[in-house]
Amino acid sequence: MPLRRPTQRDIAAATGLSQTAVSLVLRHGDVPAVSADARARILKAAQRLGYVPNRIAQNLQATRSHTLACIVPDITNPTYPAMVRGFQAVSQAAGYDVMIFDTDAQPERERQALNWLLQGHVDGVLASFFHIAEAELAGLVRRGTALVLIGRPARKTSTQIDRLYVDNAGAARAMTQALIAKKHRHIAMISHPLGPGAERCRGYRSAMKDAGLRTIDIPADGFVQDAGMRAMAEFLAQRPLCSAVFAANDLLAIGAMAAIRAVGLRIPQDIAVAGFDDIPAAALMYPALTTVHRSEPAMGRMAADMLIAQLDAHGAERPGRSIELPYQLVMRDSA
Amino acid sequence: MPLRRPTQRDIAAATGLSQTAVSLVLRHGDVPAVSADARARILKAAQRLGYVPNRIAQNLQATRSHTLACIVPDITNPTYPAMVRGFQAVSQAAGYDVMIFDTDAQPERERQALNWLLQGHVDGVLASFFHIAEAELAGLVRRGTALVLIGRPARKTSTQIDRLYVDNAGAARAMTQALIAKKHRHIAMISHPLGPGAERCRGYRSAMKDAGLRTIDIPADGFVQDAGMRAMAEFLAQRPLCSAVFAANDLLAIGAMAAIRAVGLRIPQDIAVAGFDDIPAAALMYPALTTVHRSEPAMGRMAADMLIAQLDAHGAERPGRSIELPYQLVMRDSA
DNA sequence: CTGAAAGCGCTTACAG
DNA sequence: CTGAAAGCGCTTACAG
Repeated sequence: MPLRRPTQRDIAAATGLSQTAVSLVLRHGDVPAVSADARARILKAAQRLGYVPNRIAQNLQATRSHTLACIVPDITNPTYPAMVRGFQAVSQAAGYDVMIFDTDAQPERERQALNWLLQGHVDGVLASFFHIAEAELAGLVRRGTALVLIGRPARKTSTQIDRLYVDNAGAARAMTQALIAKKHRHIAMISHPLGPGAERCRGYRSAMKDAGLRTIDIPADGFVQDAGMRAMAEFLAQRPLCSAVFAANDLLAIGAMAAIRAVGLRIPQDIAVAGFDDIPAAALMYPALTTVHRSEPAMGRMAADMLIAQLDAHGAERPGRSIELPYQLVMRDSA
Repeated sequence: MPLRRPTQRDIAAATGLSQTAVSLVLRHGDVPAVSADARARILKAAQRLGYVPNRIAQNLQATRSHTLACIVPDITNPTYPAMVRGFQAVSQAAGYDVMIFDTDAQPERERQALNWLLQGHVDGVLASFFHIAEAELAGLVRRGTALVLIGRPARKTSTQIDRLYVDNAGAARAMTQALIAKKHRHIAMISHPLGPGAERCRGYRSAMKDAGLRTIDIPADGFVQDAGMRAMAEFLAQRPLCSAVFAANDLLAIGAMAAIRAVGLRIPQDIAVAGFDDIPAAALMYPALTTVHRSEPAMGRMAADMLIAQLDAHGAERPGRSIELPYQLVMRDSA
């Protein structure tokens, strides 16, 4: 046992034919340039040696990696695996492998991801960056890497990058208005400034302002459950006037629910809670979490379609499409 | 804008030096074989052209991909992202990229994953297969791919594959005994025959048998929430005698809880529920789910360590280690 | 100090 | 029908 992959040269040596003939047969099967006899011998030897083409070599030759990447801030946030699933389904059906890169929403890890992309590992990438600015992506685009960005609509129409987003501000505004309609007057927002946090806060503020209500900001230091729990606990310790809390995502909301319960308050009677994302756990909480639903799998599928379209166009056209995806308010028992 | 990556040849052309010199400087920096002046010109040109080495070419040359893979049955089951995180942390710190492959627990998708591995994309792989038999992995091992399997202890000590597992049967047995200790006599088990399901059922059966109790099997057609809900609903429709349900994983348990509530029964007063995995949602359910905890991130980290050790040993030693990881029963309110 | 050469494993023109 | 040749972008001996 050679502990080495058999190559076309090995097959050529075994059959006494040229490596060219081996490549031709293995790649194109019944090719007129090789006799039926030679072909049979090649296929038999390939079978016997357990030959599988080295994809890395094929990729180098093709100057394409046949791989797409998905860059996400936190794969343990259930909203992302759902998206990844949809992305993989479409990508793999189209013959692309998928790599997932988790940045932990850290600036240096996002830089690392960007550098990794520049190294040519992938033909295209679906990215959700929290720190990397658009200008930094110019180099990537310039060398022909297909790119779809998640989560922020284009600032200027001039940019050449495809985008996929939900109206975070609009959705947050709608949810805030729904809370106001339920007679809440003291509505706080737990959020984190990064990623979609800013836009969601903006929507909340705009709804509060329109209703003549005062905003109450509860800053969290991340988008995870623990951050929500800590932020809410600290807030509650000040014995504030607050009948509802809107969290910038479901994990924060779930953490906040734990903090509320920990001080003996009831949800929604004492404090109502709403989240954002509609992760699977949201419907299963007690009380079930009111939240904003998006179709993450559809987002992933659409992103893959856009990347493949870009690659099929061979960089010929690069329209910089910005596609807005729908959302729905899901009013459950927590608010 | 060339829509093509700059290569070492481009830098050589720009500086009038040889491609060899460019490679030497870019790879080794201050190398005696190149003059300080030449080196400066090369670095400047590389900077100006935005040169980043093509990792695919480097990998072909090195006959190593510097990539590890994680093959999981369902990335949307929160138990796997937790493991992936630990795996990535160690892998990336050691200079390996990580690819994630989701098989959806389908036989054909697992075959696809195996074939993909054979194509040489990765140096090592952490795999959780439900269908692929060990014998089918021989080819992979023979060509030097490092391998760590999750979830099944070695049948024979002779196999040459590293393994990482928890004592599924023992844990299920312990949980069943805990339910029996709580005076439950009619304990059903919801499970699925694949993956860890069989072992967990075995533990359940052994505990029931020892206690002189009759087993009650509720077959599910997968390890997801919906499957748990359907299976439990169907079971409840028969108005069975049953005071506790043990589910082979948390997603099944959560689905079962929904089905129990749907027919107006209370948890745990009418039917107690226990799960397996301790996904983050388990602690947040109402009532909080009693379950079996494992440290998934530690499992991922350890797997990465084992793969890297195998690769560092250059296939010299391949001990076929089987490492058992600890588990803990987490008794919460649902049982 | 410098560059021509061979090679990683493949593909695809190009001569015979 | 068949094989020698060039090339994908790199690295590393090997001559000068």
